[in-house]
Amino acid sequence: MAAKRRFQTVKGMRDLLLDEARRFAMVEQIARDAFRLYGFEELRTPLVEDTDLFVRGVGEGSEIVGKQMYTFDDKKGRSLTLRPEGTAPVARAYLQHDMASWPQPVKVFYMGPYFRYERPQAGRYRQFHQIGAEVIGDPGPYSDAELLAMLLRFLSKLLFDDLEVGLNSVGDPECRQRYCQRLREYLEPRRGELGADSQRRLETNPLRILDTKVPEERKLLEGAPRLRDSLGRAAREHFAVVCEQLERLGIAYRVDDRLVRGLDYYTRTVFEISSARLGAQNAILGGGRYDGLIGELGGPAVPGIGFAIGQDRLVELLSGGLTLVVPPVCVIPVGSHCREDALQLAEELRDAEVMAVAELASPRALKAALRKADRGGYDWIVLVGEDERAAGTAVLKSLYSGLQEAIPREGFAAAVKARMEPHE
RNA sequence: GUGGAUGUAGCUCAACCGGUAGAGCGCUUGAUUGUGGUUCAAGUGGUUGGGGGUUCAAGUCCCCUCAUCCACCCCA
Repeated sequence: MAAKRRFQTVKGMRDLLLDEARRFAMVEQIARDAFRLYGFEELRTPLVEDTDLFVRGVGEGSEIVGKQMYTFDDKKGRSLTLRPEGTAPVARAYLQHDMASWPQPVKVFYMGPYFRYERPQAGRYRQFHQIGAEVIGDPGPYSDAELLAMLLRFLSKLLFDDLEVGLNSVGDPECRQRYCQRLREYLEPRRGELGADSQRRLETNPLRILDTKVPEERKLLEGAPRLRDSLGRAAREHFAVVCEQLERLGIAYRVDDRLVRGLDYYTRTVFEISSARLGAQNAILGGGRYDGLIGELGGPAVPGIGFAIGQDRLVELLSGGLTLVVPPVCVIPVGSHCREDALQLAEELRDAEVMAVAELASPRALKAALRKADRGGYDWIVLVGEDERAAGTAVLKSLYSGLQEAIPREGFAAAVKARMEPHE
């Protein structure tokens, strides 16, 4: 009955083709290089974790845990979850491998797919990709600044220089509690002016009201108490040092009082970079400090800070049309019985590090093969037919000049390489 | 989870007021012997996303469903 239906990617997930796949790989390469420059090591964690890790790590009240997790039971009835974010698994690995016994702080980066069950839209997928890094074991503000410096160095390698860092401090849990109290007192009398979502958040998570998009609510918040006025002395000093160091490093940033993050574990420093070129889902990266997370997961009170870059969105900023990259050389047999010569020659070229494609499929007229090579965008073709085989040669032809030359099979690849040089 | 838009060939899109589905691009082949680009010709292409209904007749109207896109929400 459903026999006619063709298979396709499941909702919110996609294939990465051609240019897009190359851009993903390029971004990963640049990230690895940039992060290693700072002494970060790669950490690869499983795609699946114990559901409870996220419930406790990310927070029961968060949207992610509440509605967006891909959770299932395995055959033994264990509740497992496709990882929706990267920090909790890293924290788990830190504890599991007793990294507290390593030289501190532990600095790691990671990249890969993450999963959230949400309604897809521009820049939002159910399988998306993040590149992240974490510094675990240093409470100090200097690490905060260094992490931002690394982030901006990475982004500048991708030729983004017009991006601005939004920075804020959400303080320690006590500061936040104090502030939420004040915010409630301010908003409660004006409750009617808030939308349904914000009214609900008044109970669950008043901080989240700060980053509302509703114009009337934003207006209302202009007269609200400021988060920074509720910060305790330690948090305030920490934030001041972060700002000062960023200035010394020449990093432009904007303190954004309304910047709060969605995950429950953040403390003190939080930051975000977004792009106006991206539509509604415009955050390309977010991060912050999480001094309570490791403790929450049953470990010692070890502080941490990290970020996650939305790789899909980053690549979107780099995107143009899709193109096929074609090697410079196409080896064409003249007549199907010369296919073994073509195969042989192509391998010799590759031995010499010359990218080459051999036309090994069922035989076609030479004319058609040439047309195909030309349309395909090859710079050079190599021809082998009966005559060449008999003479112990192969023909190298430039599709630019149209000139061609019979080259002895002996030392063929080196000779081809030498003739290609002037074109590069 | 809520709302809006859109589904026709591999891709981009046509098809009037309901009347038996088209173009361009692509791909394949050919235009005399083993030589490309331009050109010309031919070929390949579709259960009009799927299902139901109205009608003599549905790509077109109605209902359901699925998918995609966009926004809310949330975040990367």
